[in-house]
Amino acid sequence: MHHEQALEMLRRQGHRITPQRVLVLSVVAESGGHVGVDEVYRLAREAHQYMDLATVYRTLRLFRDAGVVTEVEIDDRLHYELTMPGELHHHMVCRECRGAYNLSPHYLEGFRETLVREFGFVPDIEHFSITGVCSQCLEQAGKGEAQS
Amino acid sequence: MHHEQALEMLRRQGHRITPQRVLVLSVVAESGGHVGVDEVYRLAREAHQYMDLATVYRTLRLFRDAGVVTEVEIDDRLHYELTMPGELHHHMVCRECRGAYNLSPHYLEGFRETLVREFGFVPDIEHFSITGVCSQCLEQAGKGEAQS
DNA sequence: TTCGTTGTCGCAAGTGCTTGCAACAACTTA
DNA sequence: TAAGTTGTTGCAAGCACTTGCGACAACGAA
Repeated sequence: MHHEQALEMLRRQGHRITPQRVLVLSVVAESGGHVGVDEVYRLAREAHQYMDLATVYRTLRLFRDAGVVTEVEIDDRLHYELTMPGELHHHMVCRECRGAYNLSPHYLEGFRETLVREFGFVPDIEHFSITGVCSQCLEQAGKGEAQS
Repeated sequence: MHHEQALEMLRRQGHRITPQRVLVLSVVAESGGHVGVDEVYRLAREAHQYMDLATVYRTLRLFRDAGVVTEVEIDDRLHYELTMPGELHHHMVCRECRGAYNLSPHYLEGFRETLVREFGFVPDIEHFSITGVCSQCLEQAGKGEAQS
């Protein structure tokens, strides 16, 4: 998704296009991966002196609700990335190295269907992420504790 | 799990048994279901004037790490319940009515195995909980919006 | 282009939870 | 049972994030 498309989406949903929103959007877009809120704030502030932290939080949440960005919780802190339509994915977050790995929705479909069928419970899996330990960290932990 | 067992578990793990810990434990035990931190604080404070909120948080976290209580996140706030060995379960939390429904670990095993097999990623599912909408709230929402 | 409406912003206070630190008390050891 | 060690507590400050509010500015209407 490009800036123009995202701005058009916001406009169509009745939101106003402000310099702050354009700025936050470009910061997230240019970062490439998952950006933390504080980093968005820092970068945005460099370009727009009066950028407020509350505005960053509000803007990112608006973007999330509008479907423009995707929210990922890493280590209890919120991170954001541009939503790529058609490339929806979830995240596996390693609690050791804090790395976030993409997970295809395919792996959650079965689980989701089971909950709906068995309990009539419709889980929110759009922003699903699960914590754990990645293979690399497991391997390193194995080496370190091999003799202990 | 009874108070005595839980206290013995803590003692065996090298933790000291303080009046505050006994108090927090009994508050959680007597509540029956999932108690919020503020409720634990309020009830504990009635019995022990100098109970501090920070102590409640630290104590509940200690209990969780010691396996004495289970932590459930409901609406971005932490709740706790006594851990019942042999009755381990996860939670489905309804974002409409804030209700928490138990979910047998059985429903997560397949998902867990897939992540391990495909990615070598070992997810933390001990305290797994997933947000969504329960069948009752879905039904009510359906009625309300049927004609709109 | 100007005006009016109303969504948005910056600020400051608030919320839920965590943490550093000095005083204190639970348990151990003698 | 008394003293020493060291884990715990209460307090206050801190952190990530949210919210109430008055001033402001984006955008449609005139």
